[in-house]
Amino acid sequence: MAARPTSKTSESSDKVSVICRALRRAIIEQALEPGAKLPEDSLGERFGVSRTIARHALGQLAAEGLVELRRNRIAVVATPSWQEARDAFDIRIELERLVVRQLAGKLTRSQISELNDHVDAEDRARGGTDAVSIRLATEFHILLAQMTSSPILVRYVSEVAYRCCLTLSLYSRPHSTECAINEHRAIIAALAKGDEAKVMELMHHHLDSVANRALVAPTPQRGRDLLDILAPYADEVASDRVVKLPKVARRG
Amino acid sequence: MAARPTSKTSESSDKVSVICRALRRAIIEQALEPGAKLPEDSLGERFGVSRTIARHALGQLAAEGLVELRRNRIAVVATPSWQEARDAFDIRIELERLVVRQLAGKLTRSQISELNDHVDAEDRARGGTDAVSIRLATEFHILLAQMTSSPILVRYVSEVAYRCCLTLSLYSRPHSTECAINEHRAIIAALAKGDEAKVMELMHHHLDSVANRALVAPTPQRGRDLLDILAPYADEVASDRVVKLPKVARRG
DNA sequence: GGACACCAAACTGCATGCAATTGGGGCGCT
DNA sequence: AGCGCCCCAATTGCATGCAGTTTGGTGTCC
Repeated sequence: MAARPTSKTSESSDKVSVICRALRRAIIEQALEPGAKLPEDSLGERFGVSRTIARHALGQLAAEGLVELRRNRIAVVATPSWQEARDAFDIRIELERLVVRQLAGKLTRSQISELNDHVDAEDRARGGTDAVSIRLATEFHILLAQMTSSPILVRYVSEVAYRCCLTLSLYSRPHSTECAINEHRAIIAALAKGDEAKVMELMHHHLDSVANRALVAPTPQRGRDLLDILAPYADEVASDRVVKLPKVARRG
Repeated sequence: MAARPTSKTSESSDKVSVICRALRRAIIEQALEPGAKLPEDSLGERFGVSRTIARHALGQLAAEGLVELRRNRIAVVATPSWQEARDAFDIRIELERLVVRQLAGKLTRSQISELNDHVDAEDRARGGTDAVSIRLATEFHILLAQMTSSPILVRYVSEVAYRCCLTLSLYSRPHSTECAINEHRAIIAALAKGDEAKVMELMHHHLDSVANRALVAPTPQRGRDLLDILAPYADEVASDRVVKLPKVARRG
């Protein structure tokens, strides 16, 4: 069980996949903030590939929900609404409960120490930037998913975790990672002990509290982009051409 | 709540999306069986687009797990292993429990009749081919997901449901759809009544029984492709070039 | 000064073309 | 016949080129 053959779907060494990985990482480390523009040319130039490839990569990331693709317009890093963020966390909770349910009592000794090592790394990174802490915390969950050896589960947990990462950069306040780390340790302990119900409850509580700390309130104000907020209203005048908004001072 | 603005991620009318939809449907209706080859040229020619577009579409479907992309080789319709199929169903159960939990007691009268209409259509289709019955049954679940108005949930439920469809064509026996339809009706009733726990249990049982009827046994023999079975063994000699398999009589 | 029309630059949508890789059939050898 | 080898058609990987759309800036008129 420890080693099924590596997934056929696993990202090979295509140029496309390389770019996807790079962009994904840039996004979750908030080097690219939500709303950041991603012109095909620039990406191509930056990564030394043609626009075709950059375009393809953007397509993949759009399928994962990390970037938003509008016809004839520049692609941008996705800007999930507050509700979408909440939905993502709800899904994530169910998926990760499934992960730990499958894993409880089934981890090898080496897997457990791998997990502990990872949390140690999280601990050491506490002095660094928030971005790195967030990435490591996310990778802990992905590491867990990988231990199920279920490619599908890995893919979904990864995707939804990345999306949650994205929302963190939108709606979260400075955010202390300490308790999260302790919760990670508790989860490992419960997994090792094999207490299925307990670990599911721990994971549920862990993610729920992260979500609640992050998604402080349905503050439409912090939704970063005025136009998004206005979109639903614009819908009601859909029949005619929407009035052009006056130029607005953009923060940032 | 009934009508959030339609998702920004929703598939527009790109040529790529058109092809994706067409292929997806062909796959779940088993017009394209698992393992079927999907050369870029042929697709392009068939749909009147260039290879670039066909390629891009294949990329999207690969991201959804419906097709398998091997470097420098012809893409094929995915052939999930028995274990992957089981994993897909497990995930699906959790996701759809979430769906009905969110929906219980929150459906409008018109939504309920929409659901009933759909099941009526399933009923009428009972005389037709299995493929259509399966598609309709799947679409019932997707319809439910759509009523949550959560784009993310819709996407994941759709994807995983399609994947389950795919496995049905691999591992399922003739398969009577009757009880499934009754279960659909029961779910609608419980949703309307607003009995959250009951409807979650119904959905769980429904999907579980579908899975159990479909995934009859971990029969590696029926895994359709001898080469897949041998793949893990080949992994162990990864350092050197894998021995070429002698030509083997291919069924079908 | 502000609104509108227009135009050029930027960018995407897509097709085509070329190099590289694969797999399968034919050929010779044993 | 059986086995291995080589070569070519089939196919993918990728870049480039062209046409159509959007953007943002400028000039003009009120």
